[in-house]
Amino acid sequence: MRIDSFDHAILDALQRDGSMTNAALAEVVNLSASQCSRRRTALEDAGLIEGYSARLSATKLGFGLRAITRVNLRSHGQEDDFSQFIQAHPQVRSAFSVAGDADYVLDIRVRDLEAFADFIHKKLLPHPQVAHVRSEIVLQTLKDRKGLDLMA
Amino acid sequence: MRIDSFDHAILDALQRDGSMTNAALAEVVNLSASQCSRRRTALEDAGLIEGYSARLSATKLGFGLRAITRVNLRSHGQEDDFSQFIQAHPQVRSAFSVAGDADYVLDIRVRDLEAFADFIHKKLLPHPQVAHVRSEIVLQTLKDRKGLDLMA
DNA sequence: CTATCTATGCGCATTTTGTGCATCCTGTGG
DNA sequence: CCACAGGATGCACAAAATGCGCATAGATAG
Repeated sequence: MRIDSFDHAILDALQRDGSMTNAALAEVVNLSASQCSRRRTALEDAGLIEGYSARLSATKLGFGLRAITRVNLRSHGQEDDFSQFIQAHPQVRSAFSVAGDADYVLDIRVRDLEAFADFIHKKLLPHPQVAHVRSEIVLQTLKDRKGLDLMA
Repeated sequence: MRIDSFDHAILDALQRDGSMTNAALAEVVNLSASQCSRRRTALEDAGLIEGYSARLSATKLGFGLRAITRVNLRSHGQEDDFSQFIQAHPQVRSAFSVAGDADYVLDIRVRDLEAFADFIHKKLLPHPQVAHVRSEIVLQTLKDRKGLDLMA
């Protein structure tokens, strides 16, 4: 599929506000509403738009603590086990296997410090595969772009 | 605002699929469509729903490389300057000031390794405030929950 | 038990969507 | 230079979705 500057603008606009009406989209990108509709479904069908989500307020819902945690595993054969652990625990919002000092980086979201300590000491550290854990607790979010900057 | 189990279910559903119709929502949460509409706008007005976004395919758009980078600053008086730097660079998707080994953690998204090296060596390291940078390059995303797990 | 106040469902007017169709570009071959 | 094919675009309209008024059900307090 070919993406021109119109599609580009549509992607950018919808990323910022996914509830935009085709008419509103039309104003922004200078096309008719119908054409925006067509292009939009094309972008969806092509998989460039994976879907739409409501952004929820983490703080208002009581998820006050966020931490970036690096994990090193003991052996390097049974990662499946650790992966299952991650999937099973909703406190782990995102998880990446990485190249660097650590083996994994986890994005953890919990209610408060107590819940965090609980998770680290009673769940993560006791896991047989886990060798070493280092955390950075988020004090302030300076930037949190949901989605991609298409200009980058 | 009081949030009951209906709101809970609505938030959860909309987080997964923000383009759900009120009728579809109604089926999931066992309410009428009109009531879903009312509750939805209430949740939006209360700020529990911050907005809606289209999720774009990072890979299909050519953002192949992701890295989690920890940054230490030299002094601790002029953070404003570094914050401006972060805001100005779209390669930095998210940025957090943290308590831990590092002062900041950045979530970086770029096209490829070359763009990454470029950013680190030509942009980040030359910044006068930056003392030390350590990166973990993401090999695989094991989990990437957009949004919150309301059960956690 | 009753009065009150909120939550809910139904119906309908308004808005939004998306498709058919005619027109308009764009580039290609004569 | 012109004719033509293919796609992109806008307009119009039918189908769908939204959201508000209104009457009722359910909960709560006295």
